[in-house]
Amino acid sequence: MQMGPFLFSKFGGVELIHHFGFVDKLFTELPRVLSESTGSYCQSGCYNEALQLFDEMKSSGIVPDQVILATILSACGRTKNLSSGEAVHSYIMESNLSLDVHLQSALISMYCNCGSMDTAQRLYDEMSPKNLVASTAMVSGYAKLGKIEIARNIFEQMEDKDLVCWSAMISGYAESDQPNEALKLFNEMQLLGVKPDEITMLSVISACANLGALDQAKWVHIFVDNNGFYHVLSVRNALIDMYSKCGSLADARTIFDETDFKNVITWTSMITGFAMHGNGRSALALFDSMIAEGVKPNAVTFISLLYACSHAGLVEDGRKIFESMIQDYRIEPKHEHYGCMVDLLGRSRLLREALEFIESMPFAPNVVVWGSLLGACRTHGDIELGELVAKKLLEIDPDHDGAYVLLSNIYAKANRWGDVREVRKLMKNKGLSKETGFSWIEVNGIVHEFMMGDNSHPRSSEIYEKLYEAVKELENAGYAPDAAAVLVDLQEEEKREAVLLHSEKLALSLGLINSSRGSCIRIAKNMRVCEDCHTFMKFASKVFEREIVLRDRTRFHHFKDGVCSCRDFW
DNA sequence: CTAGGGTTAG
Repeated sequence: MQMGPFLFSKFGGVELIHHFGFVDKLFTELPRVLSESTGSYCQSGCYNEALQLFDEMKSSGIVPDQVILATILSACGRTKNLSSGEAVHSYIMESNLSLDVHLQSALISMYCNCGSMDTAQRLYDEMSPKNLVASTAMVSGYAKLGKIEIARNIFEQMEDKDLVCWSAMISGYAESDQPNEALKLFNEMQLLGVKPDEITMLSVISACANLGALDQAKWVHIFVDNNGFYHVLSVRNALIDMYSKCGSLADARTIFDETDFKNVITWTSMITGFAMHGNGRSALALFDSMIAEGVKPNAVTFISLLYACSHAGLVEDGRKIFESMIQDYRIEPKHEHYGCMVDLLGRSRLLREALEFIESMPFAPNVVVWGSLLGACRTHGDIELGELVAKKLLEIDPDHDGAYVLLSNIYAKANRWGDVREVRKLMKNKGLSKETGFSWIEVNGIVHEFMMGDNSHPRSSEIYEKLYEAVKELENAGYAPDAAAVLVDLQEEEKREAVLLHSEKLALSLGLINSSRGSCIRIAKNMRVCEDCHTFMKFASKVFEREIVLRDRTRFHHFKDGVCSCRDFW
């Protein structure tokens, strides 16, 4: 019996290990075998089996050592099984085992992964000296709650930082919508001579995807090629997503086509890419190929498909897909799927049907589902239903700022300024504020950010000069500023002015200064693009002979020759 | 052989 359990697990033999306990000859070696079995269960991703084995050990009176316990705790954390984790914790306290650094770290990590940061913090405070593993777990656990500054403080205090803690910090920034910080840290790490691995690269690529800057994306892609990560499937999947989100569907497609062994994430990433760019038919066609290749879709695949239908106005296809998901693929629809369906119906003005759809749900709708319907009420200017939906939404979450903003937009569109003021007053009293909208554009590899009416750019006066000059030219071509897109109560003349100060127009102005006719300008925005800016971009694409690729909160608009790829449906 | 970082959607 020289073949260790690790080898067994490599060949999928975890079941065999299970019966070792009944072989008398091995009885003296049982603890060791069990310990190694637990480890191999964890390595093969069979966390529940590992937990089961731990129970069997306890009932057969075998005292597990620190190695087993640390492994078990890891399994609890990965399965987010807090109650089992707590059981192991009390077991440790009751037995006479000493709490070594491994066990302390494993406990802290388990509590971090289960979301119990308070307990994790208490154990971490008691730990002296702090070790690297525990600190890394804490950095990751804070960062996931959005407390990025606290995570950064712990990170700064760590000595002899290794690859894993750099990766944890980079991933923290990437997931807290601070892609620039993530990329900055990645550069710092390399200057210190720490070599990234594929897991670091996943966070870096994801940061680049969120940033939406194509030059940066190409640089990361070259880095991946030059450092031998290109064959790693998860890295390729992340690259497909990155190129889609940076506006280059063609590059995403190239990587997709060059990937011989595609998994469900590869397919879903590409489907999402088509969906984001409003190419609903291609998304559906790709799904058919995926099924033909025998790859099983998951719940995320269906979210992407429904989203694809929604943004392309494919109502009937969407309905069929929703049914097929339940009937053919036996996937239970969750809130997200219902949200997508409500969005699909709502965008196509089927507001009553969307409401009935919500009422037919087998579980209580959440804020996302109601929020989809409220967004549709805004788009189609349905005040009556909008008021009802906003009320439902605020019953679930009284501090939902989005509900107030959408409701005030609905009133503003109907010129009901008294109601707009009421809603704003309510928001103010509750201490809620509207999220700040901003746009950004990459020029020669540098990302420039703009807020509405922003004067902070060093070339600000030049940018405004160019903007006013551009407005004149566009007006000659038939553009008229749409004051209705301004959702605050101002005089008409002030509104004309206000709508010209929208951040995406400032970004476009800088783009025009730095490009020539026939080139492509790429702009990203953290919110939905307004009607006036959408029209403005259409005119600009024709008059200035630029292709304009604008990424808004959820999708892409490709403006060319005066038309947009969304066919004004967004 | 044990503890820390991870790709698709929302």
